[in-house]
Amino acid sequence: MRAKQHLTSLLQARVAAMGLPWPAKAVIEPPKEKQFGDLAANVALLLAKEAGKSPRDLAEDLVAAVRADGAVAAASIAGPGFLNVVFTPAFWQESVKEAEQRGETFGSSRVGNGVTVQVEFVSANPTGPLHIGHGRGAAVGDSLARLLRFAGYTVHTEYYINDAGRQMRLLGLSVWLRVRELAGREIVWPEDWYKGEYIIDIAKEMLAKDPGLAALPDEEGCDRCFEYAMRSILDGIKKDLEDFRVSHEVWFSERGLVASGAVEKAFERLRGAGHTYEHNGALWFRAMALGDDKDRVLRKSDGSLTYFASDIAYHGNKYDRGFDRLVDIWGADHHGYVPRMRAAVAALGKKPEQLDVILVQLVNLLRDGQQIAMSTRAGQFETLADVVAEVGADAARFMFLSRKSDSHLDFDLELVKQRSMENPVYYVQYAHARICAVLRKADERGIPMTPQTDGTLLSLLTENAELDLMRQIDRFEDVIESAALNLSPHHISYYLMDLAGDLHSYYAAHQVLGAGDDSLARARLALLRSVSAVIASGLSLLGVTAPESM
RNA sequence: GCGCCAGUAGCUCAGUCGGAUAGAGCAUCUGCCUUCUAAGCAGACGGUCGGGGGUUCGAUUCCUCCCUGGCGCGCCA
Repeated sequence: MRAKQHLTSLLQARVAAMGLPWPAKAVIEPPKEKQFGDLAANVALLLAKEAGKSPRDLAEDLVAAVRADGAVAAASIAGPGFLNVVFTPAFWQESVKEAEQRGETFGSSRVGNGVTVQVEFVSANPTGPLHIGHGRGAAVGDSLARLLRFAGYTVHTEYYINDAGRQMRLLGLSVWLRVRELAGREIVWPEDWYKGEYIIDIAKEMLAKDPGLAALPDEEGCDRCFEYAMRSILDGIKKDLEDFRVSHEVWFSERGLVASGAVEKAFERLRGAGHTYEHNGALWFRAMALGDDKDRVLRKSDGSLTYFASDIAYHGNKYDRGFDRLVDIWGADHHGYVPRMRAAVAALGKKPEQLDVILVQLVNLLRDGQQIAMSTRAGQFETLADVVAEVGADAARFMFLSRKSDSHLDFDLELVKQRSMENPVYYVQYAHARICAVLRKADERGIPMTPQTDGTLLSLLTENAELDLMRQIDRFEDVIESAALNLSPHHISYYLMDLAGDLHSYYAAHQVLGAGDDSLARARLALLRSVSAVIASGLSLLGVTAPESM
């Protein structure tokens, strides 16, 4: 971050002195190829037309200004007008000092500017255990929340419990029928019902507590079964999420929302602004006028509410609670619902940028390349809990967070269990463990570890591999900012793989304790400490542990 | 039929608010453990960025038309 800020301010000063506006699309970042230098800027290219000069001439001017700076070791022009800059080792060494001084806050950013954002994720119907697809949404949502917090947002996390509606009635009925079946009654199975083993378990549990249960009239039996089953399944979901290191601050009940009259209030609000009309005995929302394909029903002609109706009320409620910005994380199969929700947000008087919807693609669960079928209704699935128990939360989370969320993901249980580069989580964790081993050894040998490293000591860090590591350390905050702005936690994963790669190269090429020089050893230890701190910090944003030994 | 997402090395995937010679891991091949963890390192091999047009000084990135795969198009949730 220091490098980027430093070069930006040098260039801005020069551009301003030339009387030119700073281009909005200026990109100042590490070049694709290391050979081009430490940082590359495309400012000359962008300003050429405005300045009435060739990119080359403009670049000549800028490069001269940049070269004069003490932190710049070299600056050159390449390609169609790129400005390439190499900083002095002393400049990079400052990164280690900064990392030491800032400690756990190193890499954190203030781009969020304190904006209050709510992240709502998982929100699976409590009709059965979480499966692997929910796990992906859970990992993405949880990490995004951690990331946004680290980037200076005020973050609230929430799980929306869809405990009203037809699916839930079906759940109650399914359990009730199992109860009756277990009690030896003749059962006529309806068309749609939940067939999973867990339904039988719940029915058995209920019967054990109340053997007379099956004698209740249907309506009462269904109700009791529904309440019990939902509570039981929800408890299971909470437990599974906890084991996956995912937390929600608020569990928000749809039923409670409806009971509070919030839906009717939302209707009033929409009606007042002219967004609704009656047609064929139903209440409609003018979604088409706000960009959706068609208008949508809010209250059906039979008087009951649609899911969409309570969802509008729910989002209205979120804004009323003071969240400036909402992030919803949904399964990609709900993408058709996005325009409708956006229309609703507009009707509530909010700006489009106050709602972000992250669509998480479905997960293909494989075992040795063979697909494992998943369907909650049919009761065949690999639960999140089973997967976490088999491969571990670290490997599962890293796998989910190493892909952008809108691409399909093959999750092969055998591959994720392998401890190879097929599984980069170990590569990153191993880098951390290796550093810890060196630090332990240093401690055993009584090498003094100065807590605040001084410049003289750090000036010994001049190897290319050391400069690479320091450049990576400096880049951490840039990565955090761009990951936060793009709502893309997977950028962190890729950064960590890069950083771990540089560490492993360095480790193989240079001895730290055997450096032959006590000062050099101490300088290198300081560097390693910073690297391990950054790795641990990045991993914690992914919800992955940083083991001290492996 | 309409819409959304995807198509990048043999495989799994990054990169894409237009920028340099398109990257990584796996697989294959060649080397490296008497020294801090070989779950590692160094190197080689590997590409019409699905295809055709267009815009631009410049396109994997933007527009358009096709092809392929997935998913949506309910007074379901």
